[in-house]
Amino acid sequence: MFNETKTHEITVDVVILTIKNNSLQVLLVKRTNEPFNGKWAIPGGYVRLSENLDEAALRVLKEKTAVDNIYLEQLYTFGDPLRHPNARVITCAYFALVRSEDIKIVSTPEIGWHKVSDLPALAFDHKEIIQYSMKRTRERLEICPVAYQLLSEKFTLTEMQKAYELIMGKKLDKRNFRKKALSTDGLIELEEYTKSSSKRPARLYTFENIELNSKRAHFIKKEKVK
Amino acid sequence: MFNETKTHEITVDVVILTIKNNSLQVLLVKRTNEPFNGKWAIPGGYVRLSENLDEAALRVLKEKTAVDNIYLEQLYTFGDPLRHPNARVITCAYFALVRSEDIKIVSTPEIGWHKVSDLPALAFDHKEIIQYSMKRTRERLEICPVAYQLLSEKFTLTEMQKAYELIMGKKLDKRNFRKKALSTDGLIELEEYTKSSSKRPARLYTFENIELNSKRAHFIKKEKVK
DNA sequence: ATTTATATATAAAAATTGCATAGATTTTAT
DNA sequence: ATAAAATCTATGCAATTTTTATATATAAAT
Repeated sequence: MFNETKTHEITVDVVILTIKNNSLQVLLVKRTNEPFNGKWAIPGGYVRLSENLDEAALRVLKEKTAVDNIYLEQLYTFGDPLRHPNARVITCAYFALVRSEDIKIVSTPEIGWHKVSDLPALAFDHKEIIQYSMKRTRERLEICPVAYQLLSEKFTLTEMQKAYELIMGKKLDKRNFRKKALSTDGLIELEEYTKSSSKRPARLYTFENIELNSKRAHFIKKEKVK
Repeated sequence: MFNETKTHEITVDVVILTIKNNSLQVLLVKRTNEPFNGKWAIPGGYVRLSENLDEAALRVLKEKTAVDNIYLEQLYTFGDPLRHPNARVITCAYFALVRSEDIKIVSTPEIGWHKVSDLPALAFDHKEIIQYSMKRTRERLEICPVAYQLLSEKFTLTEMQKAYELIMGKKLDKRNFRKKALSTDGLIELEEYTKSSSKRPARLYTFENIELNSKRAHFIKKEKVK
């Protein structure tokens, strides 16, 4: 099937997740050449010889968005020989959690946010990659509060709960959620309140600044400090 | 630094872990050519164009050992440009948990088991890969009893506890361990006892046969069944 | 006054932790 | 040959912590 004189190509693809309009969304790019011309795909690109995989993923992320200090983690490497119809392309997939407010995308029709729950036809195995990124995000959420990566710098507990509910795909009890959230290491209660349009103002919270560019591969389960 | 006409090469490397002589051990191969000639390395090889990454890892595993129905999971992809001194080699690392009794290795001096706690000088970034495989094994152990992959088909609870203690790197309370172990889904109590040399015979247990060759990437946290 | 979102407490159930003694068999001593 | 000692197996309970379930008052906008 394969001529062994062909060589592997290696790419990175980045699942960029955010919360927008009360739903989980993923950034997709419309392909403008074959294969899968016209189909949507997650942003990706070839790994350069001079960069490591994290750097390649960050570069791809920055080509599409203007973000900094982002949660970016290697997800999985997909290497099925038939995943690309014309070539042997192995892709190292990453996923990023970003604040939609932080993001400036070049707003051509060829790039845009799509609800994870309502994806268009996707190129390659990108649907599988997105689904796996959701699973990994849920796993991460069970051991540490990465959801704040999706929220504004200052957020209400209700917003945080919404983020959890969107990721976990189920409703959570408000009182229990608040109790647990308030005991989270790193959560800072501000003396500020929403003064927005709505009803009773809600207290704002923030997260202490954690250096995100440390080794994500060696992701540490936070020990509870008593 | 890099001439962009060079191309990437892609390999798989497999951390093969077992319990032997009351310690966690990893299978290493002594390199017989440059670079790192004479240093120890985890088994690996180039990914063929016709195989996917899981298949490549399994092939490498089977070249070194004669095993079947093994726990094998993709670990992480390492792609630092300088990880190989002469070439640009990206490696997709896997880890396997095997029963030492199941393994027949070609017993030349160039291949053998080494205590994870006392590794020789290793080639490339293989020390980091082994350390990360240990971390992943601990994480897996927290959500499901993969340790039985390291035990004989029939084992005592004391042996199982030893395996947990070796992986977690700490002593566990015997009574609490037994209570938890006995509530583990899939554990089967046998009507057999050790008749070995030692003192009071211990009851033997086994694990129900789980199909291990299903999608390990999409590793499922076992829900407790009540 | 009504509406709407924020905010809060408690009791029950479940899970985890810490801890001590008796039983079965082999080994050793007399 | 018998008894005593040693060694490993096996087991229960109370205290603590965590999780779960549930209902009402408060603050601001309309």
